[in-house]
Amino acid sequence: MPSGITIKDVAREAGCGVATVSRVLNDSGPASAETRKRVLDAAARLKFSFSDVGRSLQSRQTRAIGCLVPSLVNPVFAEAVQELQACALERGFHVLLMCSNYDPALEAEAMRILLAKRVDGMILTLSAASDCAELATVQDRNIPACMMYNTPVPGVPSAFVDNRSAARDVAGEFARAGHRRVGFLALRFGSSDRARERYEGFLEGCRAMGMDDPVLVEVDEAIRFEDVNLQRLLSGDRALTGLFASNDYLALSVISAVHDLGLTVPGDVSVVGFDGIAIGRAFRPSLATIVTDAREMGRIAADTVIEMITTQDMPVPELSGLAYSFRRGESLGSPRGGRTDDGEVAASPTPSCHPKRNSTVPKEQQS
Amino acid sequence: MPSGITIKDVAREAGCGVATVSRVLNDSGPASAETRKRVLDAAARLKFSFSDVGRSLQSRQTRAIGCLVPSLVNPVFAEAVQELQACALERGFHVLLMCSNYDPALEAEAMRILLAKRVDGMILTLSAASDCAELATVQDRNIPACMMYNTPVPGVPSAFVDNRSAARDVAGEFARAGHRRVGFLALRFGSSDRARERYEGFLEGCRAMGMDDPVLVEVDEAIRFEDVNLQRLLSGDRALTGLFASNDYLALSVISAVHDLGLTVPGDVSVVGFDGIAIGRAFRPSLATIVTDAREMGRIAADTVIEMITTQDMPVPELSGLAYSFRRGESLGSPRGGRTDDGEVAASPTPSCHPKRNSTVPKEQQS
DNA sequence: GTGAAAGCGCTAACAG
DNA sequence: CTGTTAGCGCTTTCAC
Repeated sequence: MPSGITIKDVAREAGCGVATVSRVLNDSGPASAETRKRVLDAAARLKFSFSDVGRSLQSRQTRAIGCLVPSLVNPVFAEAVQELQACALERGFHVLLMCSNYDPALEAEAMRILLAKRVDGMILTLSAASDCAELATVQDRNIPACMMYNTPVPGVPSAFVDNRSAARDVAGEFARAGHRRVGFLALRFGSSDRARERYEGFLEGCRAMGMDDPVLVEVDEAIRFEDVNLQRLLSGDRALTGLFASNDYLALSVISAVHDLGLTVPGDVSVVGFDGIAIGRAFRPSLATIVTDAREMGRIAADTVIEMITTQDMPVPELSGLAYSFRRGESLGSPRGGRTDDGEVAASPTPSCHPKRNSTVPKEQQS
Repeated sequence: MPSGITIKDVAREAGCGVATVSRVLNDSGPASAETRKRVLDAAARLKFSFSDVGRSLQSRQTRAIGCLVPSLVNPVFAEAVQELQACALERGFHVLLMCSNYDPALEAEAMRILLAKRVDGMILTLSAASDCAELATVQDRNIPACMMYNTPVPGVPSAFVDNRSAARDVAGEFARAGHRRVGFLALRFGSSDRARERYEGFLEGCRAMGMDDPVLVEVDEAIRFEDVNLQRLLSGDRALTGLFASNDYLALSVISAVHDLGLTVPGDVSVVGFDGIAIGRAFRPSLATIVTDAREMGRIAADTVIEMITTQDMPVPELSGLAYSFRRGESLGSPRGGRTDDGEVAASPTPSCHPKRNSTVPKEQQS
């Protein structure tokens, strides 16, 4: 029973009615200089502060924004959440955070909790927005919501990038570097529509570039790759020369795993990621990736829901896909020469540990 | 006004009183099979779910845990928060998240909001626990709280490691590798008592090992080091041969900055971090660091506050410092030979980009 | 077994 | 100007 002290106590202490206390402390109505002072004093003496619970009940709004993301361990979400939290705070909202850990069951439970908490709005990154029962409820109840990273579904805006298109670009980059047989790596392909979209775009792109269809490699847990026979994929006649990971976090893990195998990136295999997390640039080899702006995602999502919350009967806003760009990085090189059996690299030597800064492609490409 | 539908609507729909609805839906009292069914039906038909706002007002508890951390961008906090969120959820609590961005003013405001929200408990990582006015209020009101990473202050338990002791160990490691002149790097030295403690321990350690007093280098913003004249620190007669960064995130940034200068780690300068974030092991050179268990921090903090919340009049628990260990990594090598002016490294060659896995010191050292 | 009513902390009419 | 009062959605006596 925290802070037992209520507006009533202040009223009694100040020798006035509760309404007066409310008026004074909220500066929401008249009060003589004299009572004003008595109230202020009393409040200070009692260290009183309003309970948002009572307030919320009365006003029927909580000023809370529910936020559901798969994970905070992936820096892309950590950044987005941090930013949206800051934006929300600025506008007088706070954030109820839930992590689904990519688990649809947890995801559903989290949504139900958010609903029960009567959050004023929601910011969500879902595994599969299109078939989330709770999302339907959210729409039913007309609760302002905005997705993040998910491709928008009718009725729910989203801060997103065009995954398919970006993934197609990646195929182009692989092709340009001379790759023909590459793979697509996803953490939980089954429960991430982003991964699926990226795969589909990649497939399209590979075909368009006349490459083989990419091999789909699914992994269950990050960082540990004993279960995936990476070695097998990377050796033999039909060895893959490149891997497109469905996100940077995974890409970095893969590079590490490849190193553990005693192989090199991009010497033995090129790796490209997706997201553009900051650490990827400091990494050696620096990570080639699709750069997205996680903070902007967070900011846009926050601005959008708050806008929806504060303006009555707003039509569902139409957010256009955010800009993204491909960033060259040392992790993408040319495959070892096709016929050259001397084991040496053609266009890209084993990377030095401290080469110059990687360059960035102009950031204007709109999706 | 989300979910306009309330218990009253259900009662009307079911043709009974609200008390009955409450009893049935909460399974908290008797009800004939017949009314039970009517209520259940009505609730389903209306897609009713209780409002936690009303509930909280009535029960005087919110089942919310306020969580305040400096930043989510530092993976060490992201991990801790994710874990504590999961723990909380398991026990029926949810998390209100605030990031202070290492700003004492924001920190204070965040605490005030958490207080107003009437969270049942708090998990905090503060800049300076010892002089946080709001923390005093928390104690006044007897609100269960547990700190994370902060050294405990009287009356508030904390999930922490002994920063001083760990930092002393780091000095030992530098000494063992043959360093004499090293520096300590902190992001916001002035607003992080952790950084200060680590510095103090490091200073002690350096003295104990007969090294020079470490040079204190303060930086204001992560990742960008134009402001710090790293170059100057690393060249000349009195060049530093090693840098101890107050956290891994900073350490990685420094390594990157050093590379940008065209220098190598540990060839030109050794770097040691603090925290043991996962990415540090995959990094090349792998990061030598003090390994702490961020998830355990989160778990312990969550368990502690929840324990305090659920058990009445509990004495303030005495948490002992968590285990930590030093992890060898490629980023710590021997300094270039003192007199050797040929520019080549003595004990540690320029690191290969894909050496074998770094070993870990036994993890038992208790603080 | 069931319903009426009080009250949680607060704000917003509405009287005085 | 200021106090009284009626809810906001819910649980919990307490009669019936």
